[in-house]
Amino acid sequence: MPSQSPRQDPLDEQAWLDAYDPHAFAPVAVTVDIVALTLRQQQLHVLLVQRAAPPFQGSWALPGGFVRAGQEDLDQAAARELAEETAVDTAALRRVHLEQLGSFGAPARDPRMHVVSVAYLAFAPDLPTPRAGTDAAAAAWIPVSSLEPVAGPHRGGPGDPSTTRTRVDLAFDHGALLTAALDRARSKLEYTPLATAFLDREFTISDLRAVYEEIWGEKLHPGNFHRKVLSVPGFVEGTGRTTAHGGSRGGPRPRLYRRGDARLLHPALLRPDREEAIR
Amino acid sequence: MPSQSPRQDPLDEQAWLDAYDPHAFAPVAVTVDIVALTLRQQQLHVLLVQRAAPPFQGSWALPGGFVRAGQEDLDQAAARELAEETAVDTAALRRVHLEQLGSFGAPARDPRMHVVSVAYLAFAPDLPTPRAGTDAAAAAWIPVSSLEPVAGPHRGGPGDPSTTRTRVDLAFDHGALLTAALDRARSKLEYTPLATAFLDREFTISDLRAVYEEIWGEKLHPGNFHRKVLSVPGFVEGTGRTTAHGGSRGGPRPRLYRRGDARLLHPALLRPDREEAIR
DNA sequence: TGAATAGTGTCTTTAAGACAGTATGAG
DNA sequence: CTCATACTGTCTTAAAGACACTATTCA
Repeated sequence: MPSQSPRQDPLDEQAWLDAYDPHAFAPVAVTVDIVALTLRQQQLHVLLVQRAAPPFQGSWALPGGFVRAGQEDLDQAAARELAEETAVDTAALRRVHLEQLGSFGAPARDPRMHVVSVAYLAFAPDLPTPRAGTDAAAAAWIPVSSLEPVAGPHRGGPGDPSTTRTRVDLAFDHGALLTAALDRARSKLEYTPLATAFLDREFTISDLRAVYEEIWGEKLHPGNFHRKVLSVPGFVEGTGRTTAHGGSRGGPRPRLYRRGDARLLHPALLRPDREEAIR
Repeated sequence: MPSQSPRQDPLDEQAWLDAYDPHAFAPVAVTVDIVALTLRQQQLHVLLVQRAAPPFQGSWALPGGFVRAGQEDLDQAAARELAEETAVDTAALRRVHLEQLGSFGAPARDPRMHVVSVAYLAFAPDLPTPRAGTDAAAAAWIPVSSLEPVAGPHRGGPGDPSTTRTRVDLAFDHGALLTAALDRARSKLEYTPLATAFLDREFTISDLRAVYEEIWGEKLHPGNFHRKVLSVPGFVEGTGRTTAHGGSRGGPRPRLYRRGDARLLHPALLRPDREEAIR
């Protein structure tokens, strides 16, 4: 990377560092924004905040905020912002899967200045209703179905224009971030056991199947899914117990499972259809 | 994201924006750094520059530089930096695959100030030897084998400590960026046709196999690989022609292929072994 | 001619999917 | 009792891998 003023005296690096002025560059701000997904009543929801201040005052936006310079790395900033804008305490946060999604840095994506946003993706079990943070008029879990284009989840990859706009427009380019997050989430379910991150510590195979069905947006074959999940080493491990009662519409009491120790699924649980390669 | 001073007059957004001072925040700088990979004489090489100025003066580092505030998005910045630090003209750049890898933002990764680096991954066909850019004493394609830990490519994922350090230490945290890039490259070969990005426009199946073997670090079965590549729809398309001569050690003249129009491989070309799930 | 390579055929094993069948428990 | 559900069994098909074989070209 270029230095502020190249070709300094090579022996006097410390003096050079002392004289370095961090304000000399045209500033680019760095934020983290979090796409936190959860399932409530079998429906996929995303955590949104209503902006209390300009720009986009009153609009819904992803929770996030500026990285504290010199104080935290990006993962820490994302965890901090997620905790600040939700009623999530540190204990509950440990149950949340948080991973970096990608960075977005179009010069005009924020009208104030050039802001690079490092987007994070979070998978959470059903969490309490959030309270509004310091800069939000409100914070809520919003059904993704009220934001996604009618096209539905199968159609189109990241480049498909039909999936790049949301129905209820979010602030900034947060609609694009959400689209990217959903794409990533759908494909993460294929080759990782992260579907379990949406569930309580103990769950049934049907619970797990419901996660896949909701996020992929299609029904799966119960019998084949059941066998497949149990055949992948390390995906789930049995507890030896069952639920106290059968389902609301009858049936035997399903067995309870915990997440196994696999971090990747082998073989993967590939999505059906996808009519051959997406070109 | 939080605003500079929340709870402004909601009706006067434009005035608020005019009064906005981009220098008010503790500054975080944003750079792009590029892990450009190519094959030279069947060996994987990475583009490195030797730093002409502090910090890390004299060390090898990934090419990169500061994002020009307000002037370019991240992809453009990466393409610009790659072009600046190589002898690559715009025409050749179109043959290079460039994708975002991820962002790195530990507060102390740069001694000057808090710098968030957006890392990019580039796959290039054999390009000319680069010239040194403005801030580099030298620029060169360096064999990845001289930087990677002895462990070899199979062992360990991103979290394995044996792969997180490089033998020849790079400046900043660029060793970690390289490790992440190699992981990404290895897995991208599985489910995308990007191996072709390392080859000329026309290539043989053996050329393609050599890409996989070098990047995955293991020999593949020639017959099965051949059939597999031809069976994946849209991976390659025949030209109807063959090379002018057979191999240096004999054999029939292999047929020539071009890249097909698939953007994902279905079914994927999974890496062998990987002894079940990586836990 | 000998050796290495391109390309194809075939067999085995594994996995995915379609479908059927049995047992369980709620209403 | 009825019906949805939890699971299991079985068959078909697709794909991966092991292996063998032929044809072609360079040395």
